[in-house]
Amino acid sequence: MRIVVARCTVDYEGRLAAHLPEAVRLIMVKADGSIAIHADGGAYKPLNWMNPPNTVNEDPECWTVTNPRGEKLVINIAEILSDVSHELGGDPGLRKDGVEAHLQELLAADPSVLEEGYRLVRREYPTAVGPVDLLCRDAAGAAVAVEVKRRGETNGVEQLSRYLEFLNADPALQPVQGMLVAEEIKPQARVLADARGIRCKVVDYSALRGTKPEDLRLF
Amino acid sequence: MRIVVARCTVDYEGRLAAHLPEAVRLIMVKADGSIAIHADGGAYKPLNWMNPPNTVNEDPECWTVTNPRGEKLVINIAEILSDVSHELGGDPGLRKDGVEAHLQELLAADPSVLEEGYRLVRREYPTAVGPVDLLCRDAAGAAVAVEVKRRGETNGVEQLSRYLEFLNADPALQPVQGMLVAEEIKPQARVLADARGIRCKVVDYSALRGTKPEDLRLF
DNA sequence: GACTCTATCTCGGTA
DNA sequence: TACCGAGGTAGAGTC
Repeated sequence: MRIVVARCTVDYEGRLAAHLPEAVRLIMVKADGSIAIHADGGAYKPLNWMNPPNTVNEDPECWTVTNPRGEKLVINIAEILSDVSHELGGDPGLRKDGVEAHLQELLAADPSVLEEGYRLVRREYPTAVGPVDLLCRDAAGAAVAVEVKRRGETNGVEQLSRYLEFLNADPALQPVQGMLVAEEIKPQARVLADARGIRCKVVDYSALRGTKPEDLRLF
Repeated sequence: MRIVVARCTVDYEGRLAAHLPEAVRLIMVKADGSIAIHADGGAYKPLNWMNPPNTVNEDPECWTVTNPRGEKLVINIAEILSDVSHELGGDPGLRKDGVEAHLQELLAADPSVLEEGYRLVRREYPTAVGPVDLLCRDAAGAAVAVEVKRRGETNGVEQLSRYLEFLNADPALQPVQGMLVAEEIKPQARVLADARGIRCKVVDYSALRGTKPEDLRLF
């Protein structure tokens, strides 16, 4: 990884066009060829960047970075204040716990948590507008489409509505009920779900996880 | 801006839980208090980060970063390889051209690009569920609600559907047609739009811009 | 402050 | 490879 601090202007042409007037900034060049230009603020997002793979043509006063997608970044360097490199080596990577996928896993393993008698038909049940998280049958044998979210928002209701629209066109399934499952459901999502006849179910990830065997835990 | 290169492990507890095994990484501390931990690859996104405002408790071997939202980042430092600071100063900021707003501007200036005979009624036409990008009348005088996107996805179709639902409740307008306009329209969005009776129209920003007067260009 | 929507989103999974 | 959905989305604008 190479870290350059320089007074520079930057121009990007690609998915849009963008320009940075002259100022002192940090230029980060990673081993995989990605380039990011940072100001001293604005959280982790750089002002400008190029994703790999890149080709860099480095003149003393002008770096021209291009990639196969036809994007181009031009850095005009007025003054270099620092230029150092470090060998970082590979990274073992990040391990996450508590995302939607884990919640979906737990619910697929035991859908009766959602309601007594629920049985799983399939995870990621396909429709023309995308896969439903869980397709279940209730105790009476009726189909239920389940959308799993970490946080239930109107988005999730819309998504589930789309699926139901298409699932209910299938004579083998209809009528299909909808159920939005999340650790937390926003009031607006609840109102919309009610209006659409979709049920809401709040679950607790850590509680579910506590009742499950060790092999579903990451750490 | 402070740049530390160190062999470290990192643990985050907050909106989820995440863990990084020991490796050499770059830690970027910005003037606004944001912290980002980078590996030597993976585009511009850091492995782990904390957005401001943060409180940092810096022991030699363990940094504890907390914020008011109850998130916590713990960096255990095994070895510091480099630790430097640079004064960057403020940044004049980025100027962009080619985002959705510009596309909307061009189409508002000449809606006949969408279809022969289209006239603009209003930009950002208000409804109870938010403003429609463009409200037009076609050659026959019928109302058309236009949603403008850079990339047309199912989201955009949902958004337009909501507007149409409310617009069609207005006797002065109904019946209102829907049109999704974008530089690129995804297959799923097309399927959904068809199912809802919404038309799709692909436009080219740079071509439109080329036919427009100078004053709509930023640089 | 909460809500809404855009984004050069990034990233991972999958067909 | 392209498409699709999740994200600790971040960030900007509006109310």
